[in-house]
Amino acid sequence: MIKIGELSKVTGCSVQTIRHYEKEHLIASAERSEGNFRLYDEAAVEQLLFIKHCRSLDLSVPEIRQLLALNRSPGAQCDDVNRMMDRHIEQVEARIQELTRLNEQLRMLRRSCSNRRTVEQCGILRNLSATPVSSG
Amino acid sequence: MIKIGELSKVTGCSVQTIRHYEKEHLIASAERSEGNFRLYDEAAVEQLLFIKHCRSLDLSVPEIRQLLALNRSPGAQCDDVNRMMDRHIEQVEARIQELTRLNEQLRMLRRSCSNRRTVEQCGILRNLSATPVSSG
DNA sequence: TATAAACTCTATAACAACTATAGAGTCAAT
DNA sequence: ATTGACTCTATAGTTGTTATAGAGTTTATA
Ligand SMILES: [Zn+2]
Ligand SMILES: [Zn+2]
Ligand SMILES: [Zn+2]
Ligand SMILES: [Zn+2]
Repeated sequence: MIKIGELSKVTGCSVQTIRHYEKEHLIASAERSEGNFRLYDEAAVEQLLFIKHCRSLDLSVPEIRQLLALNRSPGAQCDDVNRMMDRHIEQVEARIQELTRLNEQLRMLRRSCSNRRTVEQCGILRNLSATPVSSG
Repeated sequence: MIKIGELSKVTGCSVQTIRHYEKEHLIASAERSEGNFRLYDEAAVEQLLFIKHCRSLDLSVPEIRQLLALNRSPGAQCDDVNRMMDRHIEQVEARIQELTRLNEQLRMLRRSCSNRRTVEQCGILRNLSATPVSSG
């Protein structure tokens, strides 16, 4: 049994994050020592790593909660997992497209000012004052 | 002089957002009518549209505050504007790269489950349980 | 003139996923 | 006995909004 500081080191999650996950019921309430310190076993390490892996893929806490619930019903069909992943992938791709458009506009804007101009003649500020291109 | 609801319609910013910008000192405190309603003129419309344009480019509130301050000192050099824009563009591009890597991993993960499997044999859940690929 | 609808006001909480802080308690070593 | 490292709870801050409650104002209608 390890304490929260060690769990933090082993998993790379901060101590506060671990306590936060407990409060959010992503991980079960830990056993306590006589002095009221949280105690964790190997299974807790595994579960926290699972959560960390999910978070590194930008899966949200509710999504992870759903995955954990499915993990607990091994006989169920995979359809729910797959639907969630598809939706999540869609959202990531939409965000990439959005940022890509944004990036083009920013570069265009940036080109409108050469260094050593004064603010008064600045193309960036002038363009920002003009009506934005519709982005819908 | 128009009231906040009309300013909201004209600019496309919500009423709460306008009040929020005032609290954050992005726009000046509006004049008030006898009944304590905020009153705006054409200049306020212009400034709010400027802010909206900036936000549509994901510029942060502090960044916009800096741009507005520069706008008020027309004799200054543009270097600060340019540095900020360069930094901002860098961050947007970094985020695009990050999401692109993420997307590849998500698609790989998604391929590891064909429909109609049970959760027990699910490649997605199994792979999420395994140690994540290092992404540094 | 009474009243209702539509608008506005302030203050406060929620969102997401943490991060940071304060103040107190626990434990191991000197 | 006391230091230092660790842990505990509770609370607030982050970012840019959005949503709500409860009260006041203005405009239109009966
Ligand atoms: Zn998602
Ligand atoms: Zn310039
Ligand atoms: Zn920025
Ligand atoms: Zn599956």
